[in-house]
Amino acid sequence: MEPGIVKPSLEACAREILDVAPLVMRGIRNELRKRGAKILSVPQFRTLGFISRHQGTSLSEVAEHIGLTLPAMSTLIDGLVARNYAVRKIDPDDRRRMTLTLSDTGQRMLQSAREGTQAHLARQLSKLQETDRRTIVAAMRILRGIFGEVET
Amino acid sequence: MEPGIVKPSLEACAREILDVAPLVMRGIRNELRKRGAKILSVPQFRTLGFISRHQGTSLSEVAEHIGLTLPAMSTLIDGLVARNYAVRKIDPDDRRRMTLTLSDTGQRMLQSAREGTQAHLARQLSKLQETDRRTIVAAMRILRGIFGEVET
DNA sequence: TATTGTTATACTCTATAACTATA
DNA sequence: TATAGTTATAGAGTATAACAATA
Repeated sequence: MEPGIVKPSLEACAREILDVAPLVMRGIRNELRKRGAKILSVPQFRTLGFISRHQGTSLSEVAEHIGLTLPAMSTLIDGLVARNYAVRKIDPDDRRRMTLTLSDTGQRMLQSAREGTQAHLARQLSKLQETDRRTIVAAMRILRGIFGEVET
Repeated sequence: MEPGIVKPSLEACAREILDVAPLVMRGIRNELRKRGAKILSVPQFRTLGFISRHQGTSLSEVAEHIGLTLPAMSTLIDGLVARNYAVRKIDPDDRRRMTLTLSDTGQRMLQSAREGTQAHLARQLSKLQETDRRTIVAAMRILRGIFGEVET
């Protein structure tokens, strides 16, 4: 595309990401599924996390930050509400808006899934040298800059 | 879990991966979807790639390497066969076995999806410094060691 | 009996289009 | 009219359980 800019490692880098990202996701997904029996999908997990950090957020905000369309998020939230992990209420100040919070159950579920998955991941990472972990953290930050919004 | 082994950067590292991996996947998925109009999902893309590298492979082999269950892969292949991207034949030497190959259409489709997606990714990565790309490649290799089989 | 696949069933993910309710 | 959500629809992803065919 841009002649002269393309260096060999560019394509190689893209290729590596294309190859490895799915593997990592599969690992995370499987682990999440094992934790306490098919509790949460990855998007549900991330959504609970976001709501937990932003109690009272709206559907649009969650959708925006997680990266789903509104209808997709609406459905996803349906599932969380049905299992009583999240609470969906109409905002009295603007009755079009839905206010989202975690239930106590949801909070516990998130906690447990997060601890389990993160601990499992940490255990795998503990085999690595400190330098390798630093490399990974550095790479994740770079990738976040490219692919991500802040999502805090 | 293992007192004394856990260093601060361990949990941080796990957390980073947990945060960033989904973002990267979303980027890849969206791009793949844009390419030539909703052609291929990520697993389909990966499956075509594997078959391309292993013409005549069996269903079990693909499932194993891509990381899906047999029924899931069977269904996925149904889709590829229906769109004439892949050809599924009974192996005459062992009639239980299904032999998988790419059709010409599939080969072209794979080529185009791969080029498009990889090029797009490469374009995003071209904004980075050489060192950053090196960091990413290094991290991907480390992660592949943890999460992946070879899948060549 | 063991292996290779497929079918049946059941969720979730995710998008687009069309709609409702509120502002 | 513009905004926030929901419903309808549709296809893919994915698992488990039960089954059929072949070795």
